[in-house]
Formats: sequence, C-alpha cells, structure tokens
Amino acid sequence: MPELPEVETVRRGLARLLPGRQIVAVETDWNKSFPNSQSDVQAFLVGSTIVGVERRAKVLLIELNTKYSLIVHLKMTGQLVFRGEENFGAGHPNDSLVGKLPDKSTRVIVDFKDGSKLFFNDQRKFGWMRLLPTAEIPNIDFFKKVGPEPLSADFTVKDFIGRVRRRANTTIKAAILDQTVLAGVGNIYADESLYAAKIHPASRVRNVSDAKLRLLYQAIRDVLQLSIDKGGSSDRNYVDAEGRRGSYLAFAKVFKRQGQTCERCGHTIEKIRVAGRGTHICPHCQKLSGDPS
DNA sequence: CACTTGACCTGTCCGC
DNA sequence: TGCGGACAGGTCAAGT
Repeated sequence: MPELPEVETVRRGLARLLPGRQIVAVETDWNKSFPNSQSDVQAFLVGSTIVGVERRAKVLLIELNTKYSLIVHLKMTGQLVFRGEENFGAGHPNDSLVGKLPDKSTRVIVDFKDGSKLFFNDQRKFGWMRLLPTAEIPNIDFFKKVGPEPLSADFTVKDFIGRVRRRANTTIKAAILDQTVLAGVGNIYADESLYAAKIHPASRVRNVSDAKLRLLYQAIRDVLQLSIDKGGSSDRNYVDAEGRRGSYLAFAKVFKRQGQTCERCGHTIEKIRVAGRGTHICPHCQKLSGDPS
C-alpha cells in the first residue's frame, strides 16, 4: 500500500474519529500482526483513551493516555477502518464501502466503550501493530535511521541533494525509495516523480546532474501533495479510515499506464524493471543519463 | 560501508 | 476448469 499520501490520508481520518474513545477490548488472530503480550495489552491498552493520531514516514502513531502508543505499519495491504454510528450503519452511504467487517483479512479488532470498532485488515500479513512506551518510539531502529519528511518546511533542496548523493553508485530510483534518504516515497510516487523531472529511473546517481536533482526535489513534493489532496492511490487494496478509495491514479502520468500514450511527447509508456521493482517510464522523455546500468 | 537479492504472506492474473 | 509461475504499493536480513 500505503506510501506517504495514503498513510497521511488514513491519519487525518483517524485523527478526526478516534480521540476521546476508550478501548475496552483488543482481539487478534495472527500473532505477527500484533505481537505484544496479553499482560501488556491488559495493563497499558485496555481501559486507555486515545488522545491523538500522528504520522512519521509511513508509520502511524496512535497516542494513548497511558504514556503508551500503538504504532502501525500498513506495509503492502494494510487497512485501518473505523466503524461507528457516526459514519456507518443501516442506510448510511459509507456502509457498503468495504463490505462486511470483520472479513477474511481482519487481523486485529479494537473495541471501544461506545460500541464503535477499529479494524486492522491486512491480506498479506506484512503489516503490524505494536504497543510501545511513547517515550521509546524515537529510539527504535526504524526511527533512528529514517530520513526527513519531504513535505516539511525545513526539508531543503540542499539537504535532498546531499542525501541522494550518498547513494552515488546505485540507481536514482533505488536512492529515492531508500527510507533513510528521505521518508515516504514508494513505488508509485518514485515513478511519477522521476517522470515529472524527466529522469530515467535506472540512471546512476553519479550521472544525474544537480539541475536534474533540483527538479526531482520539487517533483517529489508536488506529486506527494497532489496525492494527499486526492486522498491517495487505490491500486488494489488501499482505503482510508472510513473505507473510501483514493483518486490519485486518475492523475498519474505513468504508473500502471504502460501501452498508453505519454501526454508530453506522444510516445508509448513502457513497463521495465529497476531496483527489483516494476517501473513505468516514457522512454522518449526519460533518457538514461551516462553509462547504462 | 555500499549495494543487491531473497524472504515475509495471500490473492490474482496470465499462459498452457 | 485446473495448474504453475510471475507479480503486487514495503521493509529487513543476509549475501557479495
């Protein structure tokens, strides 16, 4: 799933729906989806009240009033869907969006005192939810290593170029997918940004000019912001906190558009493989810089 | 260290 | 219709 715009869209929904709700029970049928011990769940989660929902990189942070937080990574197919009287129920237009819950992919159910529920669904079981002391979150390996938020005001073009250049010998696509270079870009937005900046994804970083990297910096920010505005991309599984799909793919220029015509030059968009990932390019607009990889 | 590849899972689609 | 293989939006660990 879920790259930065999708996780941010889920966050905004949950931030509106969850604060103030008290948790009365949590059930899971797949240990890896929620590996905390029952004793920790009873001591720090059951009975707690949600105070806020934040995001860092592609991770959601659900803060509780117990000095603990639930941290959630949706990985490829995770969903966090809330159902309560205010947004679902008989006759409500949202009621049919995700079908009946729980379903086959439901891994964790959080029950609230008022009868509403939060469902963590994850078809491929790569995602996880973990209960951690809030103060320890910055110390876990992922947060110690992860790069800056690309949409934050203090993420400068100079910072971006410096970080990307540390990956001099890899492909530019692998570099921007690397979460320690910058946070939040995944396969869809890597392809869209590289197309916008007219850079071939297989170009080695050392062969990409500073001028191109400046264009790429702006492209990443523009593409991520547009996708947030559209509620993210729903290629297959992704839905927001109320079960709605995002509409960004209608605005995508290359992702999943192989065989279609490039709107800039009229050539045919191709699908290739770069950095082990399916990669979409216009071979006319995006020429390989320097020696072939 | 920098870099690449395979593993973690289930479901779907495509060719035979 | 069945079956095998490739592939799917993300990270890790282990390999070179």
